[in-house]
Parts: sequence; C-alpha cells; structure tokens
Amino acid sequence: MATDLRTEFCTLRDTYIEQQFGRLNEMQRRAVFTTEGPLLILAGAGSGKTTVLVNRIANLIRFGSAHGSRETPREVTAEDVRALRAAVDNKTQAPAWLEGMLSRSPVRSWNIMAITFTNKAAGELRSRLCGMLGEEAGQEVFASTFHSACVRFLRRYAEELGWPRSFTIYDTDDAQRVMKNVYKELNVDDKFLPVKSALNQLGRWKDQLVSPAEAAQANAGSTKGALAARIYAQYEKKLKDAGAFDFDDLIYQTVILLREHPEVRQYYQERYRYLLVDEYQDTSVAQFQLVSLLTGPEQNICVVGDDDQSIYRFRGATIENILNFEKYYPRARTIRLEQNYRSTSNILNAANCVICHNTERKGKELWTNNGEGEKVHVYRAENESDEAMHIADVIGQHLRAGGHLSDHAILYRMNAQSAPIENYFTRAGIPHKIVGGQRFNDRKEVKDIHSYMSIVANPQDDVRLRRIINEPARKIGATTIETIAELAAQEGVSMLHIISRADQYARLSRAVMPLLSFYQMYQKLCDALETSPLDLFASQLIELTGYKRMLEQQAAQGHEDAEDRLQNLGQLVNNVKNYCDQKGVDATLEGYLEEIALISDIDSYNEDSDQVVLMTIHSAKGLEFPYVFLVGMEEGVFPSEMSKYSEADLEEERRLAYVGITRAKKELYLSNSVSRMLYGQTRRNEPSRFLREIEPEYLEESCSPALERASRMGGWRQDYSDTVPGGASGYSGPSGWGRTAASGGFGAGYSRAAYLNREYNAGEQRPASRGFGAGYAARGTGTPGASRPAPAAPAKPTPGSKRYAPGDIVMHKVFGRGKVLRVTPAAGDFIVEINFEKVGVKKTMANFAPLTKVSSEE
DNA sequence: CGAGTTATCATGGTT
DNA sequence: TGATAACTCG
Repeated sequence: MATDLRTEFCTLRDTYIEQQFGRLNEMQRRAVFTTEGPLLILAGAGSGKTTVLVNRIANLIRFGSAHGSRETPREVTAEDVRALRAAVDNKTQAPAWLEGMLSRSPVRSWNIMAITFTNKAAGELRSRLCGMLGEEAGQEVFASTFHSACVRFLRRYAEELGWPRSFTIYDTDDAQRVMKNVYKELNVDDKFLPVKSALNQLGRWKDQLVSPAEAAQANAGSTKGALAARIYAQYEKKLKDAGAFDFDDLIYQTVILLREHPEVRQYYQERYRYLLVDEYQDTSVAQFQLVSLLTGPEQNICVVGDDDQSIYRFRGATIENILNFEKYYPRARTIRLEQNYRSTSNILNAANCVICHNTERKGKELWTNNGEGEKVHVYRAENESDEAMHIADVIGQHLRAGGHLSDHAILYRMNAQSAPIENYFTRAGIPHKIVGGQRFNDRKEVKDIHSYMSIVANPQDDVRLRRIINEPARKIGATTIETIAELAAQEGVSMLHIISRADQYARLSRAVMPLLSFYQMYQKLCDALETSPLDLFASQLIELTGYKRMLEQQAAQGHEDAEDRLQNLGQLVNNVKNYCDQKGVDATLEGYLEEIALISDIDSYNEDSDQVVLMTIHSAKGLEFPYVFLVGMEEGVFPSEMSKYSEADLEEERRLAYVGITRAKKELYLSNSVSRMLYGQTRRNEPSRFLREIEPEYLEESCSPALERASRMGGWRQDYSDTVPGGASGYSGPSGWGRTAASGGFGAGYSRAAYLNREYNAGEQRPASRGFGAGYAARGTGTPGASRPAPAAPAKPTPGSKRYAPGDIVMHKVFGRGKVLRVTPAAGDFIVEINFEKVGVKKTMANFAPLTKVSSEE
C-alpha cells in the first residue's frame, strides 16, 4: 500500500514539476531540466535566455538535481498525495510544507554560482530569483560578474599571492600612469612603442595567461616583443609593489591562485557545485580557464551564449570558447533556443539577412510568432543634425500617439556620435540620458578624491599618491616627487613611508615642510576614517585635503567649472552615503572603492525615468526597447574605418550590427548621413554595407527633403543602390522647401526617397503631420534652394517670428501644443518655459527648438 | 614652483 | 572637435 502511495506521489511530483515550468517552450524546458553535466545553451537574441537561467536555478533549488529523481520521500501519506494532486489539478503552487517534500537530491542556493559580464545582468538575475524563490534563497545564490567574483576570491586569498588584503583596483587611467613610470625607468621611447599598444599587448598576454617570463621567452626574437616583455615584467612588479591589480590581473591572478593552490580550488569547487556562465561567447582564454578551474569533477557547468553576438573579440574574447565547448567537454549537451519573443518578423528577418553574411558561425536561425510589424525604416540624412532632427520627429510622433520617451533608444557605434544628437535634444528640450562616455567617476575631481581614499585604504599605492600629492598645490613639485620615488625604490618601501620621514633625508631638505604637513594631513584622514562613518569621512576628506577650499577659491575667481566640480563632489558624498545605506554595517572603505572601480555606467542605467536613452551598441547588449534608432549606418563609421582591412574585424562589426538590430521590439529605424562631421572635419560616407545586406522587402526608405529635391533635379546621384535609378517619377509630394502645414508639413517631408523610385502613398504617410511642421513654414525659409534650417545652425532670425511672451500658445514639433509660461534671456537666445498640454512643463531654447507661435496672448 | 600658453593627440567598443 | 600633454614665462 505504502509503495503505491509512493509511486503515485512520484508520478504526481513529475507532473507537478513539469507544470511549474509549463510556460516555457520545449527547448527552454529541456534546458531547465538538464541539470547535470556540461550544458551549452545556444540562445539567440530575445529567446528568453535570462528566463531560462532563472528557471534553471529555481528548478535546482526547489526540486533538486534530476539525478535524484528516483529517490522518493521516506514516508508518504494519503494526505500528501491528495494535496499534491490538488495542486496539479488546480494548477496552483503547492503549499510550503509540501514543496519541502518535493526536492529530490537537495541543492542549496549557495551551491550555485552564476557569472555574468555586467553588474546589471547579475542584479537582474538576483532580483528575478528573489521574486521566484523568495528574498532569502534568492540572495544566497552567488550571482556576480567575473570581475567581482575574482575580487571576492582575491580579498580572501590575496596574501597567498603576495598582495595586501586591502589591494587597490587600477582602472585604465591608473594603468597608463604606471606604464609611463615604467617607460621612464626603462628608458623606453614612447614613439617606438606607444604606451597604449604596450598596454594592449599586456592585456592580451594576461587574457591568454602568458606570464612575463613566458612572454620574454616567446618574444626573444623580436626587438619590440622582447621590449614589451621587459615592460610587462616591470609593470607587474610595480603593481605588486603598489598592492594593486588592474582589470586583467583580477582574472589572471585568480587563475594563478586557483591553479597553484589546490586547497583553495577544492574549497570553491565543493562550495559551488553548479556553475552558470552567461554571455559565454564573450569569455577570454583566462576566463575560460577560471571557469574550468571552478568546475568540479561533476562538471555541472552550464554556459549560455550566442556566437552571433560575440562583440568583444577586441578585448580578448575568443569565440572558440563557445565553438569548442563540445570538444572540451565531450559529455556536453547542446540546446538551441531559436524562438524569438522580442521582435517583429520584419526586424528579425533584417537581422538574419545581415548575420547570414558571416562565415564563422555555428548556424542558427531565429524565428518568431510575433506579427510582421512595420518595415524597418531607413532614413538618409543630409548631415548629422538632420539625422538628429529626424529622430526627434519620429519620437514626437510616437509621443503624441501616446508613447513614452523611455520606449526609445538611440544606439551608435562610438561614443563620439552622441554629441550632435545630445546637442539637438538639449536644445529642443527633449529629455534624454546618455549612458557611457565620460563617466562620473572618471572626472578629475572625483578621481582625485577617490585617490585620497585609496591611499588611506592602501598606503602602498604610489600611483594614486602621485596623483594627488600636489593637488591642491602644496609646493611639492616634480623633482621632489622623483626624488621620493628613487628613495623609495632604494629602500624598497612605499613613497608614503619616505614622506613620513622626510626630515631624515638631506635630498629632501627643501621640501621638508610641505612633505611633513602632507603626512600630518594624511594621518588626520586616517583618524577620520577610524572615528566617523564613511559618508562623513568622505566629506571630511574633501575639507581636510584642502580640495574644497581650492575649488571655492577658484569659484570665487569666476572659474565656471569650479562650481560644477564642487557639486560633483557633493554628489560623490551622496554616493558614499547611498553605499552606506545600502550596505549598512558591512560598509567599508575598501568595499566602496571596489564598487566604484567595477561598476559601469550601464549598471546604474535605470529605465524608470521617462527619458530617451542614448548609448553605444555595446552597452545595449542584453537590453531591449520598443523603438530603436541605429544611427550612423555608414561605411567608415559602422563598420568602422579600422575594421575594413580585416575580414575577422568586419565579421565582428556585423555581429555588432546584429546585436543592434535585435534590440528592437516594435520598430527599427536605421539612418545614415551624406556628410558627417567627425573628429573636426566633414566627411562624406557611403551608406553602410549592412544596409545593402538587408533584403529590400523588409525595408522602407526615405531621405531628407533637401536630398530628395536634389535628386529630383538630377543633380544628386547616389552610388548607394545602382539597381535603382534616380529621378522621381512616382513621387509628387509637396514641392520645394516652403512646405506649409496644409501641404502635409512634416510627415510628407519624410516621404520615401525619390532616389529609390518608390511610390509614395499618402495614405501610408507617417502619422501626426497635421499641424506640425508648421514650425518650419513659419521659420520663413521659403526660399527655394536654401538648405533646411538645422537646429545647430539656426536660420537667421526672422524679425518678430521668434519672440515669445507669456501667455502665447505655441506648437512644438515634438511636444505638441503648449502655453508659454516664462521667457528668460540667455546667451543671445531665450529660454522659453512652456506648459505643454500633453507632456507638462519643459524648457526650450527659442532659436533652436522647433517652435511656432499659434496665437498671441489674448 | 605655478600659471598660462601652445602643441599635439586621438577619437572602436568595456570590466 | 575636444581634451590633455608639453612648453614657456614670471
């Protein structure tokens, strides 16, 4: 009898478990249930990869390893069976007491380690796990980035390797400073081997786990190679002396740690019985080695990746890791996730078209049940501000149709491209946010303060010390600093140690006073750390170092930046406070410094605020947006100039294009520009080859009115598509530039490109032209042949037309109708504050914003 | 030593 | 184009 109950229970249990993951598709479910042994999940873009990861972890924790599936609970009562059957029949979750009986061989949440590339991804994983398993179990799963995980291991075992426990993490800027010192010491000419390429080479070596000795051996033959190897050795020595790791070292040294300390390795292998690695296509040799060292004898290693989305080859990622996974782990199983839940089929087809042109692929074709959706829009602009304006127009249309700013993302190849867009958006008053580029923590004043903090945490850190020893000016000049460095090298101690005994050295006699008072200040900082909470320590530090006074003086002298810098430091203190609030009693100086070293901009990107977001395609990996604008689709920009000589680089660019395209859910807008100002000079670029690679049936093309006109007059022919003749046989839109609202205004302006000779259907025109674009008519550039007024170079002000007064009703191209609240003169222009009917109060610049007066104050 | 000037430089993407 | 390094002068 008891046996029957047990059998019944087990059958029901299997059904129940199946049911718990019933919302997944078959492949996803298979991935979730394959808990043991090596597993490769090839997950296409938008195929629910994170969902699979989360569910797989949840399955492990709730129901244990599938290997235990033959095990049955020792005692099963009729009551248990009844309850389980009820849960199955009603498709509900079993009560907690019953859930407890369902686990086969138990896996605890802290037995699981999930590694991602960004903190954001790790955080998302963690929060979804918390949602599914409850706060406690969710937090116990070790979800972390490669770098944070390594820092965690190294903090524990740094001393085994000869580093202090409170080691510093160097960013690229620090690394460059070290490198410059190395060059000086070794008398290396920067012209012969640029610092940047040396750092690059070192990075490659570390990514490939090549030690300085090995590098020297392998490169004895070449002058440059041998030199680089010498530099490598010296650089590593300097970092070790300073008690610091750079980003690459974090991985490299952790591999050394695990490789050379079996007991450490065993400890982690036993602790983390189940490993999951996300974005596996972006792992380097070193990261692969790290993962293999962590993988225990059971080989419960699950990697998720997409070879088509490998876009970090340039920094050492080897796609071979994913291509060779099955070779390295012969027992490996491979599961492909090819159903896309994100995009429309037009978008997906466009993506497939592009990626098909790559040869180095595992082969995979995404499909979707989502509808066709709109075609992919392609816009050809005159110049970069026309491109920006077009984007603003489209966003405006969406906004007026009830869309949100935050549904829109503008993606570009390189950060420099954000400037013109940012410019236009700022002037037009469109709320936006730039991710990446110059980061807050990279600002000089912020880095300086962080450097002060670093030397408090780690007195050995000479690089950071050099940075701030004379900032603010303390009469400690370059010669003094070099003398200190020499003395420190002679004695084998840190520079700070020399400074503390400055009076004992004749060579330092001139600078004794400033040096000793610097040291006194340093001690005060250390005291402050001991006696105050961290955030208070930060604000005390800003004062004690004299940094605040320096900025205040500068501000008093009318230095404009000084105010901003003071504010930035205020923000810094805020950030420290936030860190404290978040960590509570666990907040430490080292912890804070670690966080700022490893947290990137994208990590703090928060989709909650209603703003258009601008970022590189690289940053956008893993994200999705309803509307995506991929700008600068031009040869020399995307694909980039530097990639065009190597087929492999071009394939990486193409994968990047694929990543960009597949970020879009509803609509995708590709744009390029005939001329573009880049690095201070105007260039004319051909449209990107990636555009040509997309079958025309998925595209809908248009261009700027000026181009269209030129083309109609036969003066402009593009080599873009030689299969399509120029001319405008089919198109008879509004003539000339002096379009009025009545003639269709904006919407019509963006008709299909005449050069493609496609019919323009009025019925198909983009929405929202009504009433809009009147702004352009009113701008008064009725002159045919005059170029369209771009916001960056505003048309000469037509007398009277740009005057606004409170109470005026105005029309804004993006925000619609509104009433002027206030007009303030500023920098030869006017800030017009307007209360818009749809979007509330916004500030715009009178001369730049696409504004028209509808009626004057009554 | 420090401030101000000029020159040069790079500008592919990121932890 | 913009930012920083190198250089010059007080």
